[in-house]
Amino acid sequence: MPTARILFPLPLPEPFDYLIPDGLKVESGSYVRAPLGKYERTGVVWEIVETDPTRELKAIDSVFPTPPMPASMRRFIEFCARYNVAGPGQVLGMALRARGGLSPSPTQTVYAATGHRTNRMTSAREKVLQAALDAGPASAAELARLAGVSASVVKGLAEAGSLSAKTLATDLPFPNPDPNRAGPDLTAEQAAAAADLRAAARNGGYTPFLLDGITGSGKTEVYFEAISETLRQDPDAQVLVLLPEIALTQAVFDRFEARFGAGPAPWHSSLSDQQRRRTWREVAHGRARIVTGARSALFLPFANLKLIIVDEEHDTSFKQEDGVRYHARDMAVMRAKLEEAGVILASATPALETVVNAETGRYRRLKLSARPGAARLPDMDLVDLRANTPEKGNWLSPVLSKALVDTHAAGEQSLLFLNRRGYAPLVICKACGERLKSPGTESWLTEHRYTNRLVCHLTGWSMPKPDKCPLCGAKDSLMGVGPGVERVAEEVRVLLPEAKVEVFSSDTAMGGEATRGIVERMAHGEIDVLVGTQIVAKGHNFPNLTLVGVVDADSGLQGGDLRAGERTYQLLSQVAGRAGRAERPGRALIQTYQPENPAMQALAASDRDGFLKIERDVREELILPPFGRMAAMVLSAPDAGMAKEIGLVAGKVAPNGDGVTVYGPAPAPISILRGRHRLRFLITAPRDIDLSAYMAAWLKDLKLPNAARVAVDIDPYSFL
DNA sequence: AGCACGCCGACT
DNA sequence: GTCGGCGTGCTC
Repeated sequence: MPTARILFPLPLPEPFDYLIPDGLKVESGSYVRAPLGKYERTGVVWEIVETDPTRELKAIDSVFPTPPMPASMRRFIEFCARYNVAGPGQVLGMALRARGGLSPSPTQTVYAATGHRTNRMTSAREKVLQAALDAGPASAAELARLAGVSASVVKGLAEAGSLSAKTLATDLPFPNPDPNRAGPDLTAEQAAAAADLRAAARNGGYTPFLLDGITGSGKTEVYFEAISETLRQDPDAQVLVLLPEIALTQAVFDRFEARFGAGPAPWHSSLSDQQRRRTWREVAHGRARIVTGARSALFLPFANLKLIIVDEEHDTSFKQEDGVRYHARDMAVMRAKLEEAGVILASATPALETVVNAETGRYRRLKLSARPGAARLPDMDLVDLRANTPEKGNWLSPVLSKALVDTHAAGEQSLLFLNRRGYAPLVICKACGERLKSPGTESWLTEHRYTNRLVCHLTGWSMPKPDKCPLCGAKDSLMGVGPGVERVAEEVRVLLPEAKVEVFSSDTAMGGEATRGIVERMAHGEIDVLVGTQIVAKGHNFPNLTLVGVVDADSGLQGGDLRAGERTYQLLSQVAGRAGRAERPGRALIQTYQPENPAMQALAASDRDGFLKIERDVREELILPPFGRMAAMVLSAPDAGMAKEIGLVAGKVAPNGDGVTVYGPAPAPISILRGRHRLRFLITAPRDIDLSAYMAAWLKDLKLPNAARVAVDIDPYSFL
């Protein structure tokens, strides 16, 4: 008897078996409703198998009018679950996160004037008819609001024949992109790369590329060629472009619209429920041809996915750090493989993992080494802060200060980069020495002067700045220590009193609107000096910007993180790349206390490959990723005693694995977070060991009290 | 995830 | 004597 095995988006270990009632068209991949326990739930038919007819099974209730989830997607979900040590149902949950996308679009009744005038006109009816003529077809509620009357007047006019009612879907399809529009003229180098990508799109199948192009070399235009060729090859082909969440701006949308005559279908965390279900439905039906999205867009159920692009592939925001922990770039490559689709990883500063994959031939590498037009890379100079110390209480060295003054005098713009929000990253009491911490954590409070509040950057908790020390009660004794962007801006205002100085951080740029405001004012020369956090590192183009100052290049190197040097290199070279994008030559000054550090040396020499080689050798020597495997297990408990205990228990049940080394338990670097006490194990193994299977086995043997929590992270990025 | 069943403390 | 705490186990 054919039986449907249904996977539910729940933490269940496996799919459950159900009867297929007569007359219901159920196939592998069908989205269905089926009874489970007390409730009816939505699940996906994972496969159809023959089972023993004597078994008592419940029956599927109904099937959604959505094309079945392709087998490639189901295999991808299974892979993702196994690799990242999660339940398949949990991963399926990520694919079903749009409520309403499975059902047809809701409809709305709109009314339009017919031109027929009933002889029973009243003043209320006149106003509604006028509103219908002015506003065009609109809902009854909307017409009533415009006319200042109740909706029953609209209904009455419809019955009298003066208004016609029409039922429309509220979720409209996305406009179709046109792959045959001409792109911009490409340089010889760009054209050669585009030709390779187009050839791969014509041949079809899994072909991974690394598009390795320096800042400003036109990577986007080149991968647009791959998109248009893919869409041309197959009238049903779909393309997914993954971007860091922060890069999903109106500007990006406009760029796609300009190139393809239609904007892409968007997918990111700040969509409304309506937008979300619209994109989900259109993707599942194969009607959305180009999707731009943040990492979670990788779990959309494409009907016919033919190309995935991961732009800024080195960006750490592709690593999901809670719930199911996964790396969207790595998973994207696997998804492309299972879909037999193309995949392009694009970056100016590719991750070491990606570079090694290119060197070993797993990816084809396309290089773009020139900036079109006259633009050239800025000169980079290290400023040794030991020899060039800022005045007491200041953060800008004399060299950088002079450069700021000169640049302003020349009528050009400057950008100062400091990856610290607020005014000061630490607040201490001059009287008792107390360091103010966020309640229930070990993390310091940051002073914000604009809002006059103390803020915890980890939990978001904040309070108005008190006028006396909460510990000893001394009045006016609280003092901000260390630099934040607000304080550096203050220093610039003293240095250049008549210059227009602005701060650009996630605090001053809440939401896309304010961000665009700052970016536009900077582009139009209404700002002389912009002081910003890493938000400034991303893709903005300011033609009159000629000086970039990095206030504290060393801050990213602390913390003993495996990728600290690499991340610092990527971030600083991106920031420095903001200077001199138009005809004017740019200059970058990088303040550091450790100019001899390889990351700094390579940066100054613009020697990215040299830097990567040093990093690579270190990792190879220590058998760290990508030459070895790494995982983390983070345990947490409500109190220190239980944390200690579960650490011991977990250590005891760790399986013996050939070549697997378990370090810990150690207190997690942020050992108390949101009132929970945290411990961490780090696990390393050679490449040929299945570390996922090892972690799954460990987890199975681990019995913890209810209040304790455990999370496994394969290839951890954040060491917090 | 949700829910039921089940076994021990303070209450009308 | 009951109401309710959350530990354990089940859902095809």
